[in-house]
Parts: sequence; C-alpha cells; structure tokens
Amino acid sequence: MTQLRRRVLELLWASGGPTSAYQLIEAVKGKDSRPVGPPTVYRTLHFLMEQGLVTRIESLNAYVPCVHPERDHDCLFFICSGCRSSVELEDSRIGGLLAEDAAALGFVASRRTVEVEGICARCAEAAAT
Amino acid sequence: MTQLRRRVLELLWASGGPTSAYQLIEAVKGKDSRPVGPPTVYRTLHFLMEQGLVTRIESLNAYVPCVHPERDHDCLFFICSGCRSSVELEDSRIGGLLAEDAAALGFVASRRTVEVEGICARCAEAAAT
DNA sequence: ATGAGAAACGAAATGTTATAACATTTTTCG
DNA sequence: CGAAAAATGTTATAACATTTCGTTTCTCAT
Repeated sequence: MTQLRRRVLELLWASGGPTSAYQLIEAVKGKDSRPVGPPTVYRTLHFLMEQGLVTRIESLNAYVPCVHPERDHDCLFFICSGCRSSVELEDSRIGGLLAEDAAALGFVASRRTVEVEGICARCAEAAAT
Repeated sequence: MTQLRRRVLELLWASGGPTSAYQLIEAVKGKDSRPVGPPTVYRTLHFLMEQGLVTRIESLNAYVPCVHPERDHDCLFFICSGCRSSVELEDSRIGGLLAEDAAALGFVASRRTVEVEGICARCAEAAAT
C-alpha cells in the first residue's frame, strides 16, 4: 500500500458515492498539487480492485470503495438515478443461483456484475411530496 | 421500425456476438456505402433497447440482440473471456431475489444488469487439451 | 392533396473513459 | 552497494458516447 494508493482509496471513501476515474485525477491533483495522468490513476484503481478494496460499477463507469473488504465479495449494487448514490449489499443466495446457472452451462465464472438501477427510498419520498 | 433500425438489428444478429457501437458504424457503412455517424447508431441502439430488442452488455460496452424479445426480459449474461461470446439466460429466481432485496431497501428498481464473466465450456475444453 | 407538426436522420464538433508504449524513480533485498 | 523488481511519470492515442443544430421524411387532420 503506497502513498498514492492510500490517497486514492481515501478520496473514494471521502467522495461518498460512485466516482469516475477522471474525478479522481482532479481530486488527487487538488490535494497535493502534483498532477497525475490517467494511466497512474487507472493502474491504482486496478490494484485496489485486485485487492478487493474497490469495485467498479459497470453501468456508471465509476468506482466505489468496497464496504466489506475482509469477506470474499458477492456483492450487488443498487444505484439511484436520482441522487447518483449507490448501496452495496451482500446476498449470497444470488451468488448461489448464478453458480448453479453457470454450472448448467459448463461455464467457469470468475467475476460477477450485479447492478440494479432505480430510485432510492430517500429520492422516492422527496419526489412524492 | 425504419430501414436503418432493421439493418442495425440484422447486423447484430449476423455478428454472432457482442458488438460495439463503432463496429456497427463500420458495418452499416460497408453494407450500403452510405456512412453513418456515431449519433445515428447510438440513437438506433437506444431505440432498439427501448423496444427490448437489444441489450447493452455493460462490462463490454457492447450490444447484443435479445434472445426472447416477446417476454419481459429478466436476463443474465455469461460472457466468455476466451472467445468473447455471450450467452443469454433467463432465470426469474434471480429477479425475484433482487426484487426482494430492493423492497427491503425501499428501492424502486427499473433496470437490472447481471453479467458473469468467465470461460465457456467450449474454451475450457480447448484449453485443457 | 397539402401543409403543419413530429419523428427520424445527417454532420461536425466535442466530451468522456481507458490504454499503449516507453522513460524514470523508488523500493527491495542479496 | 548494486542489480532486479515494482511503482510511477509522460506522451500520445484509442475507444466509447453525447451535444448541437440543421435537414429530411413521415403522418394525419383539414
């Protein structure tokens, strides 16, 4: 865990939501005045994803810190179109069903992406008023 | 359903796998000699997705024709890293679990993305020899 | 049929996301 | 220390997607 990697991870935690790679580039620049290029940030993100510390949200082209890095993650994301927030959940039953379907196909799974887009409770309530 | 939309859909069926928007731009150009720009193809893809005729595979930035457009699709994709092919499956149990998890969060879901990356049976067998 | 409005399409420019290729710095460890 | 490995910097470019505005085509009530 180098300084850059730690800083990127901290920025992701601080951001409070899915964050794009280019937002991170800006943020790193701001914090330290030393500019970093896209490859630097992408390398860092790849490293953090390998470590299970960060997950990429495919449907947003954005990155979030993983809620429970300790456990092997079987996570799904609920992404609000209203406030652009995301909630991470673990539901091992879904992993089980996917494993079952994969086995039926003779497919050897390595990575899962499960994302649900919609409106979070908070935004739904705000819209109802 | 206009001529352009039909042609794009045919090209997707003919391609036999997930196809990027820019591959479609090239393909349309080739078939008819009239070049189309990115916005034209993206508009067409958006339309076809609205109709449930095409699905976007988020983890590939690519598009596939929907296997069963008649049914409301609750589909998941198994994507082979070896041959870049994808298999679409329907498993309503997963939709059920996601609906359950969403309800627990008070989340109103509108779209689901479920993608599994790995190695298909064919490629696994080829690698084993 | 015809003209107003809507829908679809064309074209240019630009925005956004991601990687290739190669140089340099930093760390590790015998 | 000094060689090898890991990490980072730099430049350029590839790949994916949208904004904006103008033109064409379709539809349908008059």
